[in-house]
Amino acid sequence: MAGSTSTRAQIVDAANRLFYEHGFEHTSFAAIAEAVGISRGNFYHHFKTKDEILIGVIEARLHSTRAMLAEWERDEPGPAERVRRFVEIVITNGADIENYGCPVGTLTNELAKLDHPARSQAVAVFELFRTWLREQFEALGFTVEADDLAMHVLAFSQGIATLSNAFHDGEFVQREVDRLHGWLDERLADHASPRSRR
Amino acid sequence: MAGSTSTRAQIVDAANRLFYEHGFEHTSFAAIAEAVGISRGNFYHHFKTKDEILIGVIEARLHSTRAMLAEWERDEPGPAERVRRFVEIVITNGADIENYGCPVGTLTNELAKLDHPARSQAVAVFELFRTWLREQFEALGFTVEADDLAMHVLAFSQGIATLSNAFHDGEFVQREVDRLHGWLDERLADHASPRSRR
DNA sequence: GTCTATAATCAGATAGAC
DNA sequence: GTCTATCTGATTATAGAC
Repeated sequence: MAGSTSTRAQIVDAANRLFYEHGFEHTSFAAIAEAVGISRGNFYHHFKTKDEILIGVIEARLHSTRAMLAEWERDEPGPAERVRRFVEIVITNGADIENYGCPVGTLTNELAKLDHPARSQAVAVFELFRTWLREQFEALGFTVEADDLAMHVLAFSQGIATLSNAFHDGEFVQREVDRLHGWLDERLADHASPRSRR
Repeated sequence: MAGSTSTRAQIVDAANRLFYEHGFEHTSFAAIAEAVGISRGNFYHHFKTKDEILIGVIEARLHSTRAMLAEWERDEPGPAERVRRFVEIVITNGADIENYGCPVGTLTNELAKLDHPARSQAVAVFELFRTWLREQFEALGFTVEADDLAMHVLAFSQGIATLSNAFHDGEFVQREVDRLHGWLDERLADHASPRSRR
């Protein structure tokens, strides 16, 4: 059982990486099998179809995302610091994002174009971030605006990721991250003594 | 010759649409041939390889983008209005973007993941927008900041497109577009009487 | 649980008739 | 310039031995 789980986990792990780097459709069973070091035949003992691997990969991403958000909550003292931690992802994962874009955004779009049934599950990873960010803004005292602010931070990050992938420009990423931090400063200041909404 | 050119144009047109809606790799010759109403064999009289069609599609996009930007320059009196016209694309093409994302961003990312030689040509479409936006900001009196502002507008739009595709939320798109217009207002006001940089 | 061998399908690409 | 017929290779998926 332990060996079986391990092989399954290795397959999901390799598929996760390959789906990210080369796309879901372009990644063949042979490539995953080679990465894990097993035969193609053995493969089907663990997953009957390619779609099943995709489901497994998305579930693994949901799991690791939840773990990461929980870690941020432990590490960072307050909600503002947690949002800033999120904003920094595009720098923390800068090299991967330059090469392959955001794993969430790019998979979601690929599945949308394939009209794939797992699309909604890929969107669920986005929803994890969205809800978590909304909760941070709520903890900062925002009520009706919290989801709007969460979506803005999410959208901003996606835009940075897409252009980082297109232009491979680390300075651009840093500038935009600084800009987003500045925007956050203003929202927090506005909320402390509100004058106008943006 | 007229018939030949027409068939070639029809192939590029159909491929352009299908590459956008279903992705480059997922689109088969059979699908393009069916869309145009010709046989697969005839296909190869016009394009020897699938990559050649991709080049043709990207060239068509470069051409139509240049035409669109030129049209905006004719239609809109000043550079500020032109930038706003760009910002509005995510609403003008709202339905397509909800379903398939931004054609430029999604193709660029797909080609990056495929490590495809035509990637740089896909990025050239981005560069067209970037340069054009930069020129508008330069016309508005910005000098060293012009490219930074252009990239910000571009990134913002990409972020909106990605989340529009993920969440299918038209109200979110409108809110973010309003926010970007607001940001532009501030930049223009700041530039007229500068106090701080953002 | 893992392997080799192989079936079934579909893709891109070619040859040659009209 | 367009067609039908076909080739070649890759991919998903299965069968069955160890």
